[in-house]
Amino acid sequence: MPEVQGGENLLFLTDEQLRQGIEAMFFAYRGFTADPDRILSGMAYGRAHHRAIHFIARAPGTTVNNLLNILGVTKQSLNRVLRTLVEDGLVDSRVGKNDKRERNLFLTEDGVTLERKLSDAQRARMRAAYRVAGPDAVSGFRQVLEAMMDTDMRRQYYQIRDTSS
Amino acid sequence: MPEVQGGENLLFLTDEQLRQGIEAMFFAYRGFTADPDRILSGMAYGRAHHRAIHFIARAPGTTVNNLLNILGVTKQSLNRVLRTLVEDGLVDSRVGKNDKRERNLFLTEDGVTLERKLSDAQRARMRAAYRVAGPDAVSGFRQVLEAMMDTDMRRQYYQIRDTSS
DNA sequence: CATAATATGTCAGCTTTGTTGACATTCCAA
DNA sequence: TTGGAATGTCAACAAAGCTGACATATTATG
Repeated sequence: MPEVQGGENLLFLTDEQLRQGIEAMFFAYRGFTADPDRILSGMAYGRAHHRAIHFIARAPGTTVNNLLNILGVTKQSLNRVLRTLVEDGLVDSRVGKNDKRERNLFLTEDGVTLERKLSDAQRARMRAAYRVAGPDAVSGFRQVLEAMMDTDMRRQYYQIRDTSS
Repeated sequence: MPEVQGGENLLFLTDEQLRQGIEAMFFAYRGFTADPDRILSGMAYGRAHHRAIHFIARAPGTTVNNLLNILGVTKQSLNRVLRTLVEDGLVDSRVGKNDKRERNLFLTEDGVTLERKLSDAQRARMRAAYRVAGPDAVSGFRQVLEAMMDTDMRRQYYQIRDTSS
C-alpha cells in the first residue's frame, strides 16, 4: 500500500480509484473497437487489418519497417496482414525508389473506401463520447492518455499527429 | 445528454481532433497492458489469464457464466484459461451450493499473490499518469471513457464498481 | 574493388486466444 | 416424469501474435 504523503492533493489516488480507472479503460477499449470489428467481421479481415489500413492512410508511402514500429508487432505478423490486403487490391506495395529493399505502402481506391467506412464508424463513437463528456473532459482524457503511453509510443504519437495535416 | 448546439462550441470536434483521440487511445492502451504483459511473459500466461484473475479477485465466488459476460469472450475460450489456472493452483473452482451446474471461482493464496503483483504494476502506471495529468484531467478521462462504452458494458462497469467496497 | 556485415522484407511453423459445434449434467416447468 | 433450458467441458478450427531461416539490397571494411 503506497504510503502516500500528506496533502489532500493526492487523496484521489486511492487504490480503489485507480482500479476504477483500470476497469474503465478495459471496458471503454471494447467499445472503442466494437464498430470497426463489426464491419470487418463480415469480410475476411480483423482488427490487425484495420490498424494497418489506418496507419497507411495516415502516412501514405510508409515502409513496412516504419509501420511495424508504430504497430508494435513483428514484421512477420504484419507481413501476413499486408499480403492479404495487397492480394485483395486494397493496398499497393511499391519497391522503394532509393532503397530497393524497402516497400512503400499506399491504399488503393478500394482501400481508401474501406478506410473511410471504418474511420467514419470509429469517429462517430468518439464524437458521441466527446459530446456527452464535454470539452473540458476531452482535454483531461487526452492528457491522461498521453501520460499513460510508454515514452517510445508517445514519441510516435506526437510525430504522427504533427505530420498529419 | 448535453444539448449540443451550433456555434463554436463544436469546433473542437473536427475529424482531425477525433482522429488524434483515436490514436491516443490506441497508443495508451499499449502502455496500459505493457507491465502485466511483461510480468506474465515469463510464466506460461498471457493477457487472457490476467483478465480472468483480475475479475475473480474483484468478485470472489463469481460463476463462469458471469465472468464470460464481463470479459466478452465465449465460455469455451474462457474455459481453457480457467483450466490452466485451476491446474496450476491459482484458482479454486467449487461446485455451486444451490445450483450444482455452476462453478464458483476463487483465487487461492498463490492466485492472490500473482494478482497483487499484476495489479500493483498496473496501478503504478495509472497512478503516475494521474499524477502527471492532475485531478481535473482524471475526472474528464473517466467521463469520456464511460461515454465510450457500449450500454451493456457500462452497466457491468457500474455494477462491479459499486459492489466492490 | 571485393567481400563481409547489416538492413529490409518474405516464407514456414509454432503458440495464444479467439471462434463454433457437440455433448454431459443439472434444473425447471408442463 | 419427462422434455426443454441453462451451465459448463471437450474438440477442432481460425486469427494474429511469435521465433527462426533465408533472399535480396545496401553499406562498411579489407
